[in-house]
Amino acid sequence: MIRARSPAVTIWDVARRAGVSPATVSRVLNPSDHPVRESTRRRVLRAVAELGYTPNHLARSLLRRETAVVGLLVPDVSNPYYAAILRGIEDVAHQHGLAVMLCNTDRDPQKQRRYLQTLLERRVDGVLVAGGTFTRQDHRLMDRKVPAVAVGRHPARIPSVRVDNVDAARRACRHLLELGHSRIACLAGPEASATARDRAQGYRLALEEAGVRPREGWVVWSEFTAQGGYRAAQEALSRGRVTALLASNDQMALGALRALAEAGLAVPEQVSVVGFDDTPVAASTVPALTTVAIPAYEMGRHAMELLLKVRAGERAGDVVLPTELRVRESTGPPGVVGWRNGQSTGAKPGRR
Amino acid sequence: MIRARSPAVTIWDVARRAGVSPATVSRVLNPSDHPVRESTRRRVLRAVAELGYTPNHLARSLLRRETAVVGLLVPDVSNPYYAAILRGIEDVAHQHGLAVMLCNTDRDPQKQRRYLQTLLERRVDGVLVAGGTFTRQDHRLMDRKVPAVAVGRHPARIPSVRVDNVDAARRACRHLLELGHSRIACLAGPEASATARDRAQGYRLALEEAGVRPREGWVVWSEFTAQGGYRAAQEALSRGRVTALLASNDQMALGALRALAEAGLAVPEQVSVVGFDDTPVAASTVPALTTVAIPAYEMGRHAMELLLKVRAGERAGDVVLPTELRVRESTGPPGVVGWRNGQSTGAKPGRR
DNA sequence: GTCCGTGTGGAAACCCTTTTCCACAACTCG
DNA sequence: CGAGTTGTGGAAAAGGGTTTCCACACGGAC
Repeated sequence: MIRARSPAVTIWDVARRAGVSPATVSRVLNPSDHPVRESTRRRVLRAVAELGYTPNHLARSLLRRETAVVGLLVPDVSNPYYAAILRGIEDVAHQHGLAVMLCNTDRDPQKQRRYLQTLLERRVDGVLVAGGTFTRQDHRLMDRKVPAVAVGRHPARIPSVRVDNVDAARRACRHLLELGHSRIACLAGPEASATARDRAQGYRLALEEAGVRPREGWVVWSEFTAQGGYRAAQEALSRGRVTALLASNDQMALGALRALAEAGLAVPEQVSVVGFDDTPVAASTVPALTTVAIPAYEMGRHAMELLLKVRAGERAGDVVLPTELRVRESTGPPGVVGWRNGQSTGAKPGRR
Repeated sequence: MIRARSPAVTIWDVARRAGVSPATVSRVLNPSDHPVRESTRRRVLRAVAELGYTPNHLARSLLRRETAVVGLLVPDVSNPYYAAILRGIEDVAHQHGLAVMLCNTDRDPQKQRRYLQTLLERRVDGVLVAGGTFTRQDHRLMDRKVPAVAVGRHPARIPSVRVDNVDAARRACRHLLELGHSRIACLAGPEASATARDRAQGYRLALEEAGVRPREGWVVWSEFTAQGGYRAAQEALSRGRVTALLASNDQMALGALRALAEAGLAVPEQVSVVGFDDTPVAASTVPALTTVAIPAYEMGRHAMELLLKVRAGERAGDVVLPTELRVRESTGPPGVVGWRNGQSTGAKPGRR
């Protein structure tokens, strides 16, 4: 026997006060096809209000075997890309009365497994995985135990919402080629990241299609951060003359912009820069960044909707969302040299 | 009676397989002072492994009357400031075995109340409120029902973790004054935001202390976004000559930078700009932004720690964290004209 | 031989709801 | 007038654990 720690008011208290049974209270409080007399209903409702009764969702979950909670695994919410995905997920979840539990994995497989374990113990109705990788252990843990959906990745056996990164990068690179560039470097993310690899692959494809033989060392692997972009740009610049930089990420592009400024190279007059993701900052830099928009928020929404379908037992196929190249001010034709330091005029190419 | 939907394995299954009672299984699985024979313990553990048993946290929560979940109300996670707070909260929560439930209120009082209601129904162990305002209703809802901590705000009767925005803005403004500026405009956030008002107040105080009479129209209220900063800067510029802009926000500062570039004004040679928050982007813009660092991540950590204390019944006072002015490249003495377009040299003032 | 402490395990109550089944009254219908 | 319906409400069984008592077997002390 356990003594009450706090005088929590339960459905019994309401029942007693209204002079009915808990069953009736329950029937009044949630949709039920069992009829309840109008006068009784009112008595119950009054008792609820007077007592300030708050139903205990835990007990309901235990009985119904569903918690109306979904877990989300992300490497790091402070990354704006994942924050946008999270926002999309939460919006849809909230519409359907579901709550979202957040887990930051830091791409640490062990941390991820522990989180997965807790989510399972808490009997979440589904798991969303954005970024990071799935170990065999993780798969075993979840198999048949909880519906899952991947966002931005496509692991085996798990439905996913993603984007065609190869194609997106190819189109971005093609944009540079069409402007007349041929000496294009790729500031790629970490080689361990599938996203970074895909984007680098798209870059290579575009070059190949245009009959440009990619020079050794034009692909520089680095971090997905401004620092990483800064270092990668310096590295690329040191390896011979280039007229355009294709970054894997807006943050990297930002770092590249900085490296170019320090090297005294004008953007886009001497060097063009393309980013990736179209984070809010991209539109506000000087010059404004040409970038490939990845619909992170929409990906989040679709992922949650997909999860709902999977949970409902419907057949649900993968979703591939379109990307869009947003041409702004950081790209233009190569070799318009002589304009030192980008004194901007209306005649600036590549501008709207 | 309810039929099982899925063949969930329970503590009874484990008990049967190990030839013991559920009580013993429970004692093996969680810390208990009740002794269990070593051989029995091993039998139980083996049964657990063979059956792939996952304890049901819901049942435990129901009994123990604590869920090990905390709820977080934020206006919008995709705002990097709140994302950083969230990250801090989640890190500490995870260390203590707590999960975090996220709620985006969009500063909508009704949405906020509904979220609060669900959190209460789910019997969260605590609620963290970052940003947004607390209505009387909200207070009544939570009073004595769940421990709460506010982050970045200080509502009545709720312990909080925050920063002295008045002082921070005052110091930032003083920096400009010391550089020799006197024609300083304040690009403030929305007047409805207490944070924006505090920062504007600090600006006024600094001016007053320096004996500068603030000109009518030097405080421009706008949105906390790049767009808002852009418009506010244009507005300020149109109202007569100014040599420095104090923005309420890095995003606003970014917008201001853009407006200045379009007006052909060099930063910092002709106009200095100061931001607020020190979001990651601030260090990567060209020129790099002088800004007041707000320790959002640390605020999150402290808030969660404070909540743990409150929950444990300890006396816990408010926490006020220090801010720090980070001087970078966007500020310098006024009127050093002739240096067009910031060809950077080591002699540039205000640089490290 | 009785008494008592110790080590080990089980029985059962309890957490708070939801959801069958029943029960019973009041009608309707043949 | 007996037999079905309908409308309305209660009793009780889960759901899956944790914890408080008990119970029982030993071993040692007296």
